[in-house]
Amino acid sequence: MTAPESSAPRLRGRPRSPATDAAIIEAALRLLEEGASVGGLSIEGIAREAGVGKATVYRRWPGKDALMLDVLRSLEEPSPEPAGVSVRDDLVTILEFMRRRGLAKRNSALLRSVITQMHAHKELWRAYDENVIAARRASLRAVLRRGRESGEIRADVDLELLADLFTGPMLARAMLHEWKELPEGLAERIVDTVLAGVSPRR
Amino acid sequence: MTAPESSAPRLRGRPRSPATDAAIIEAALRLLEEGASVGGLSIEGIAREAGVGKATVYRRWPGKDALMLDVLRSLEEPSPEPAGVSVRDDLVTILEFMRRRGLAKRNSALLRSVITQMHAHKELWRAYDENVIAARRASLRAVLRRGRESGEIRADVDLELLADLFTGPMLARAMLHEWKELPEGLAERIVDTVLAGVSPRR
DNA sequence: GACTTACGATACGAGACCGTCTCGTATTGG
DNA sequence: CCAATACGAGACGGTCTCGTATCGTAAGTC
Repeated sequence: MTAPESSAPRLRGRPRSPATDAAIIEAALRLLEEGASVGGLSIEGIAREAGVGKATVYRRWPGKDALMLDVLRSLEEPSPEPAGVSVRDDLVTILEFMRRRGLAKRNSALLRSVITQMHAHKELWRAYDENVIAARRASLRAVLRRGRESGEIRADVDLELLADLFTGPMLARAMLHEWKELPEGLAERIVDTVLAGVSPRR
Repeated sequence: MTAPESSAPRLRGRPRSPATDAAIIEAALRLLEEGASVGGLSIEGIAREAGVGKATVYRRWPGKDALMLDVLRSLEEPSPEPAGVSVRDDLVTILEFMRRRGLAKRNSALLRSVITQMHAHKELWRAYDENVIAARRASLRAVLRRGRESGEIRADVDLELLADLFTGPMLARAMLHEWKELPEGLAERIVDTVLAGVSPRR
């Protein structure tokens, strides 16, 4: 399942150990867990971590990319089984799955590695955070607070959550889809939809 | 403004060229624009791109991290000037600023570089997308469609946007705050808030 | 038992960057 | 003119990883 053994079952000689296959992939995951970025991983390092010769890795995969592909495949999950009764509950199920997945370190290794790479340059990120994000975040929070006082926004919603509610969709668009696809009216659509809610008004 | 020249204005000898300062930072930004990751940048490469000797770089900054810090500082922006009348319009202003910033390549260089690093491993990302994201996305879309047919969700909202509305906040939480902070009831809170909207029900 | 392949270890040459240093030249103040 | 510093270029020794090759040994098939 992990190594691409394909069609030729030559059964002469010593067979490749499946345990070694697993050890290599495990080692890669372990390194990712520990904060390595995908780009920072080296075959050499993985082999070392796995207690395996480099040649043993190269015997199975032609290069890092192919290996990473199998590492990702090893993370396939049973999927969240969305079947339910109320749409609301189904949505909760899906998001809850996302949340758990985020918490489970070894899963979502790729996305996590991207974020880790961010937090890896701690100083850098802090500077970026202070210079760019914090300012925007503060002004956003001010607007939200004002809206709450003026009655334009419900009082029972956490401001912190509220901020993510508005900025999150934009971020998701930028990250998961192509970066370019931030169409003209997007800001209005997000704001109005979040304000109004998506269940039908009475 | 860019290089930290501090307090000692020794005026003997040839002074450092501010143009060179700028050229180095420009080169770094150019490389980031072209898809290099922060981790992948090398002083050697930056100097080459800038048409500058390595020593000239090391004369100004002690290492890559310090240089990157100044590169970030060079991106500081006038901030979105949120002052407005209606909270709704202010929110649109802020999000619109985010959107434009996302489109302006050279700004948001850091965040962009993180994302670029993702898309850099095209094959890898595609695999990850197909294996992990697409499946979840499909089931999410199915639920949303079902909700729309059953009347639990308004019919006039784009399904694509809807999906981002639900998943975005979770992603924002994971990325911008610390990864661990995905508290227990978050999924329910997001779903219920997006469904109900944040403006007061009548 | 003979043959074949996998294995861990390690050597190898190639190449990228690192950070330091030294050229010869340019540009300033004294 | 002279001393001091900056400049582009690049040599230098060092580290790291690459992908290949070669050991002697282990583990299977015929």
